[in-house]
Amino acid sequence: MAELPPVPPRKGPPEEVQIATLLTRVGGAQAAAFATLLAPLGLRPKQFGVMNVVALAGGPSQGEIGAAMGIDPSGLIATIDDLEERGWLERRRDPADRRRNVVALTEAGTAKLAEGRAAARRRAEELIAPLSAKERRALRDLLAKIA
Amino acid sequence: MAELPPVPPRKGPPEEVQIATLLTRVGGAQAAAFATLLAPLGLRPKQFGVMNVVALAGGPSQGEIGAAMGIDPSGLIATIDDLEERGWLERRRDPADRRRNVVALTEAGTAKLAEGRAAARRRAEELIAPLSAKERRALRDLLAKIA
DNA sequence: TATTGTTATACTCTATAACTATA
DNA sequence: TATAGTTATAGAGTATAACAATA
Repeated sequence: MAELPPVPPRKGPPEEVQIATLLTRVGGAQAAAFATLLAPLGLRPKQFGVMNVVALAGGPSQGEIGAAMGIDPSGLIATIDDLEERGWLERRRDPADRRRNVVALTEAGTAKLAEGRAAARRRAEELIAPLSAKERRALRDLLAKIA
Repeated sequence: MAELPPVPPRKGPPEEVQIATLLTRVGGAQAAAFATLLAPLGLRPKQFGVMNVVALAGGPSQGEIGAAMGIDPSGLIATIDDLEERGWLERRRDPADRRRNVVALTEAGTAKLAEGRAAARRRAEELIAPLSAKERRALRDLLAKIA
């Protein structure tokens, strides 16, 4: 008897590459769509990210914001400058360690962040609209597993 | 009887936002990890993308490459210049329409592309290592549904 | 000495408009 | 006049090194 081929003939790339490609593409499309929704609010994704981290961490230093976002703190200066000029957040010198700047949202910043989060939810709903409740749970769990 | 609350109290963001966030994060991490694997081959993701499109399309014009990658052709010039200088691809004036440049891989480019694809497969295997065969199929199908 | 924030520099990617050569 | 490629320019993001103030 002739041996069967160990793998059936394939037209495209192997399954793992398909998954990686889909992940990169869908992730990129999601980031771009979110940026588009954010733009009319006067926010870019990085700015929204900073405000979100500030809200979640509750008065972090600039170094802590950088650590949370996975970027060097030097790359945050211009962004924080801009958000501060627009009155959405404030730097306050930490009295206990005068090298540190504690960053906090203003009232206007808190309202703006809420707008951004609403945009994020609208876009997220749009993104997963094709999935059933069961499929959503499955996707979330699978993504969490490889995150 | 007292009414039950319509939704149970939640600690984090709603499920759809969790999924969107995970997708953006995992997609970004995947892109970054792939870029890191590509770097020692002397390739950046955009360069690999161009070579891959050229191989799949078989002699596309620069405009067609841009369309396939979703970017303006003017953003391809420097990349193609660089790949051409390193001898991995060639521009050939289309004799039928002398405005068009038909782009093709050289032999060295074909070999380099194969190296890049091998790197992509290694990284993809690493990415989905935590998943069973069944879970992989499920993830691929879910991603394809929202792509 | 070490750390925090800051400045300066350089490089990549993206977007846009204007130019050229061909059609 | 329309299209393919090119050039130039500007903006955002990222990475790195060096500096001042503070610890």
